[in-house]
Amino acid sequence: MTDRTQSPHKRQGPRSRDAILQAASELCREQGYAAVTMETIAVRAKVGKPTLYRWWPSKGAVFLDVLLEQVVEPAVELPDTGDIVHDLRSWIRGFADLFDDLHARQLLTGVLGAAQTDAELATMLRERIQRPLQAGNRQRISAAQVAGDLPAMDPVLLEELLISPPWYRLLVSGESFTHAYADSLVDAVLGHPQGA
Amino acid sequence: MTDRTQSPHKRQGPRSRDAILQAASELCREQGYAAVTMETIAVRAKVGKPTLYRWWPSKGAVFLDVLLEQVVEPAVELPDTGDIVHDLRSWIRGFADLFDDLHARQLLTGVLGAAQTDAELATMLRERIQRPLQAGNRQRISAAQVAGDLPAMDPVLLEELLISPPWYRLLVSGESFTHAYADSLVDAVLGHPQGA
Amino acid sequence: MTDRTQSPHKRQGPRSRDAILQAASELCREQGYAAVTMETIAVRAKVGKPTLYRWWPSKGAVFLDVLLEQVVEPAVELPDTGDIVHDLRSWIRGFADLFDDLHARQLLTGVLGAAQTDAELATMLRERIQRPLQAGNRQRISAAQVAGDLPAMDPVLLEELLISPPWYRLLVSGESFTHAYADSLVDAVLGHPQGA
Amino acid sequence: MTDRTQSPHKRQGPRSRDAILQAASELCREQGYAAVTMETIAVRAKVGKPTLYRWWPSKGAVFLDVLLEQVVEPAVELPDTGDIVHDLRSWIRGFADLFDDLHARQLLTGVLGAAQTDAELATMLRERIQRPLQAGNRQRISAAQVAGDLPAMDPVLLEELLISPPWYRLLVSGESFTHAYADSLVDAVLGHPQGA
DNA sequence: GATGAATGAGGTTTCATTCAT
DNA sequence: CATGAATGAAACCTCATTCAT
Repeated sequence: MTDRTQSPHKRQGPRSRDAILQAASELCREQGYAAVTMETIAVRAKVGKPTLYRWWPSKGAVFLDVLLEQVVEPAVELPDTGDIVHDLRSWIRGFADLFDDLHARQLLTGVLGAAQTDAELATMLRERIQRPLQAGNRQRISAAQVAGDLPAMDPVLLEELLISPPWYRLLVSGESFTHAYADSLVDAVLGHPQGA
Repeated sequence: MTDRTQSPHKRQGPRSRDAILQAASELCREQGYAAVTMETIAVRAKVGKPTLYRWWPSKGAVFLDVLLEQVVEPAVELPDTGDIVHDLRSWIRGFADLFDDLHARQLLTGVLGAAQTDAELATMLRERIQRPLQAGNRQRISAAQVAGDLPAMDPVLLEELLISPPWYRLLVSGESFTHAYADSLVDAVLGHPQGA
Repeated sequence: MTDRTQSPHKRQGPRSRDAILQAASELCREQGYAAVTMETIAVRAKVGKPTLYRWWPSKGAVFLDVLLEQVVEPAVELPDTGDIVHDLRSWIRGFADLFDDLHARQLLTGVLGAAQTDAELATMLRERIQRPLQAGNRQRISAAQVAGDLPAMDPVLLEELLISPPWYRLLVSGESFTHAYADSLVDAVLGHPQGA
Repeated sequence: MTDRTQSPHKRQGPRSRDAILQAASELCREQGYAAVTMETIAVRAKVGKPTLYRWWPSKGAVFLDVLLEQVVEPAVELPDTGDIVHDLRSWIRGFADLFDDLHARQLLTGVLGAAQTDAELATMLRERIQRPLQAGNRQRISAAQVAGDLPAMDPVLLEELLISPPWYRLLVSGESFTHAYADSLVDAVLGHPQGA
């Protein structure tokens, strides 16, 4: 039996993990996602490039970690106040806030964009972000439907009707996703009167 | 009588445009979007790299043309049979067909992915695909709402509730988008009974 | 008998021959020989590039004409005052003057440099510059030797002992070729006392 | 005991230096100096172009190294047998041998030609070939003059009278430089009877 | 584990050269 | 003859990736 005395929260990682993620984040903020290279990250973090490659297979993977620590963990979970409609509204409005922040938007579009042609990154993305969030959300929605707080409908579809438009605007149409639009979306999907 | 509206000395594209788009398409089919480079396109099409760069600013721009000619023009317009509900259902089902085709999916995710970090490509994409389609669709939807054939709702929102989920699945969640799912989506959004 | 009514001095050439040579000369003066391209010459002279290529096979050939008209014809012939020693001294000193002029030096090193790897240019150079000058000079030297005004020695060697050092300094060693050095050279070769 | 004066991590050249110089030399022999490009050298040596550019600023610089290793080091030094007149004669005759070898001639005219419009190359050429040879030669000549073995004359001029004509013929007049001509040159400059 | 030194694929550009009018 | 438009060889460079220590 292997003795894994590593702290459970620190997966694995180089000594300078924080310096590296910090460097990547700063550079992205300063120059934009596309302009950041493994090279510049290594220089800024004062590590050799092989160190980067030992721990992350690609620039996208580095930024996936940045994304997780700086954006997703603090901001993307469905809140739980007891009022599911209110929670869903807050959650969708949260995307408007998120997308309104240039840095978060750069990280999101950068990593999502890279994942389109990088199967490994896509997998990491789904396992570490998508799956955990989705599971919890569907659970909450199902329960609320049983309680009669949400319309009876395939919970997968219900979640997707809410979550798709913001992503569509971010990744496809480029239109901005505002609180107002979030509200009409939630109203339309949950069947509440738009003017109420 | 030949219509030669070209002014003399005004050519408006590379001699080998078709060979280039053909080469790009073939290579994408053979090796996947990510593996194709401007270099390999040039070699396959038997042109110099400068010719590519003279006419297209990036690999993404080449594939945008491939996409337009091979995928969008033949397959992405909202049909018009007179029955708007039927048309919308066909249209959304069309995305399922489209995404089911590996080549089309590669082109779509490749170009969309690149557009996330390439503002110029994003603009081209919106002006040449998004805008023309969207304008027509909203028009059709508004007219049908006036005629009482579609629920009263912001037509922009209505269109987006239908169009977002397929793109979300393609670009974000990675789940497959089937005819069955397309149908429940259309039913849910247009308020028709799922079993009807 | 063919009627060649062309003026004997204007070989053949495009209408804009002078504008082209002028442009080439100016650009060389402004930016240095290496920086001038057929492209910039064409632009400055306001002609199409094919016009250049119709009349000159290469940039070196254009500058060969510039060289002939601007440098060689005015400045490189052995003068004839009746005093051969004086004439040879003036001639060799003339190279010092020539090499002292940056523009002339650029033209000379540029064309000579190009001729090292361009056999066609080398041939033109020899037929149009070297041969005519050399023939006259050897003639003069031989006559002077008969008259006892120059040391008895192979006239070819005598000419070469005088003419080689300036070119050696220009093309090989890079050292400057001055009037003083020209004088000691002439003194040494013609056997006159250096201090006389 | 191995002398490994290299500090660790300090490599001072490309791994494939020899392969590169070898490739350049072969290509020059096969196709002529002008036809060789950095591209073809890279392909033949099986290295990337950046490797070439990292270590040599230009094609001329690569060939300068070829020249040094294959031509100059084996063949261009003033020999030292104790008899200075004999040594100088051998030395000048050596140029005839050198220029008689097509490959050596291509390397020499190629590099010298390029140096005419490439100041950096010209500097390298002077520092790595010219200067070392010249210094030794002038030294030898001065010493021999003191010993009365050579005519009293500025040693710089004496050396140049001997060395210039071969270069003049190689680079300017294109005439061939033979042993016979080398001999008359040495005889004329050193004042020995031509028939002795 | 970490790093400095190399490496090479491929992007991008310049400019000589050629077509088509 | 002349030209605007197009072409491609090859230069040059950035940066992901890999050695060798």
